[in-house]
Amino acid sequence: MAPYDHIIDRDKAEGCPAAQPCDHCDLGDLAFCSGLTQGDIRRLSSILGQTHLPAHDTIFREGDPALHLYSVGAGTVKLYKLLSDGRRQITAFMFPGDFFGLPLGGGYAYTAEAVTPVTLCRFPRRKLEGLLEEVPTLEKRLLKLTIAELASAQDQMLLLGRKTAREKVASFLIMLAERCEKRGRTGPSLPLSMSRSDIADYLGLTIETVSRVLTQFKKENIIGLPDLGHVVMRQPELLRQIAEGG
Amino acid sequence: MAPYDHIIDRDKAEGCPAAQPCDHCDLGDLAFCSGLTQGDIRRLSSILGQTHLPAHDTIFREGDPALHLYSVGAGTVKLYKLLSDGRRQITAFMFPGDFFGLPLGGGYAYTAEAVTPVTLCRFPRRKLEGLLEEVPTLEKRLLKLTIAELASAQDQMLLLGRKTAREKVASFLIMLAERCEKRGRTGPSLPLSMSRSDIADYLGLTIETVSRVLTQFKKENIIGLPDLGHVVMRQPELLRQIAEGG
DNA sequence: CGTATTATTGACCACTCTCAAAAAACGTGG
DNA sequence: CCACGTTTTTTGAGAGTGGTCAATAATACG
Repeated sequence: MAPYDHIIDRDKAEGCPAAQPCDHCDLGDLAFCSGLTQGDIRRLSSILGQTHLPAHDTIFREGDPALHLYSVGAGTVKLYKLLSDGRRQITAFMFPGDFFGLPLGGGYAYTAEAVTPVTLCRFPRRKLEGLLEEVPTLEKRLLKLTIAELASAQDQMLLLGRKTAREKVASFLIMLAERCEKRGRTGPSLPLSMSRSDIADYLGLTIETVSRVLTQFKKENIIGLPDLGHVVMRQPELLRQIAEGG
Repeated sequence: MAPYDHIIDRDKAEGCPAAQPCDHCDLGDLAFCSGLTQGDIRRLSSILGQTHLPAHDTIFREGDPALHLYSVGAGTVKLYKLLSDGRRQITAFMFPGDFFGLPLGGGYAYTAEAVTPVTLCRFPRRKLEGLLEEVPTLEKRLLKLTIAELASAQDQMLLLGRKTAREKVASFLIMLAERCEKRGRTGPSLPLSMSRSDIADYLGLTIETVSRVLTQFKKENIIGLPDLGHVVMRQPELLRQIAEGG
């Protein structure tokens, strides 16, 4: 209910050392502030606050006045929309380096919730908007990230509207693997930080169907499921083929 | 195959008169160039070309190098993605004032096709990017429109993943009515410019299901279908209720 | 270690899809 | 303007994918 308890305010932060683009996270090119000059990063640092939240905490709700923008430092966040009767659609999982919280007409268009314990960079919206005026590179980066977000939303529409349950689950696993790779974590074993219920609400399926498809993949030796928190990619190429409707 | 035959190059246009924001279209606040100063509009005009295309012409294809951005002056455009076996998902219909063609890494992320005969403003990407440097208002508007586009993509994900056929069709009709209203066309009769097949591919349904739901709505006196190109909203409130899952 | 939560598995069902045919709308040329 | 063929839409019957409901198993947690 009070998700801002853990905020460490960095309003008086002293900026970043030379090696890392920003000392708040070690994400390299993935970071929100990637590509900025030292000076610009310093200015960005001067307005941000860092937050730590436990799993399942709500960061903001759909319709709340959009006072902050966020970027993920560590952990996983889910964004979702609800129908009045409780049906839920998760529109995106956010991983380290992703940003979220762009408002539509002053309010958030979706609810954001921590899937795992998370570290967030929190930018006051007004201050960030002021900074955008002065740092055009930052606005460019924001636009670029928003375009990328839009493109992946379009991919997800194709998935939701036209793929079978099998194809949906395969696509999800491929997406997870790619996101993991991008963060430098290679190897066949992937952490599966979200529940079956979250996967189902992301893919437009029920938890039963997700479970059935996963065990089917396991029986076909396409994946391994050592425990609830991990997937082992045994035949990633086959999985990719299934995902594309082969 | 050669969709650029109709281009009227405006590279030597002389700018806009005072009354209209831009003399290429009469869209008022809806227009892409809305909110710009006369001088900025003149600069924008100097790089744009105007295109007229007949219905069913392809504007660009997924994967094509993104050389231009477009904004709709008149008519309807559909954006879609395909699976290898031909399954199609229409991610958006674009109406007057909407812009499209933002590239992801140099190429278009989707195919764009004229639904009706259309008038388009065409902005060379390189020149527009140059202009963005000089006109920060333009970049702001681009970001704002992209955020709005992302928000409606998220609505569509909720629709595709969690709504029933009845709710989907109702939502679609409500969306059409709202888009029509925004353009100043009020009244219960709406033009239905797209085919059943397009509606189906937009809603993640088959044409048969779309047809069945529409006739069902007609039997329940929620809508009227005077001809294939029009819908009459008889009980818009009931329709809205159905759309939200009531 | 016991309880609550989450995931799996099974049986059954329904919504939507598929396939097929009829009807309507459209386009074309005489 | 009408007859013709083509395309699109509607309607129908049947089937299948994924959903619902329920029970069991596994996991997490105090």
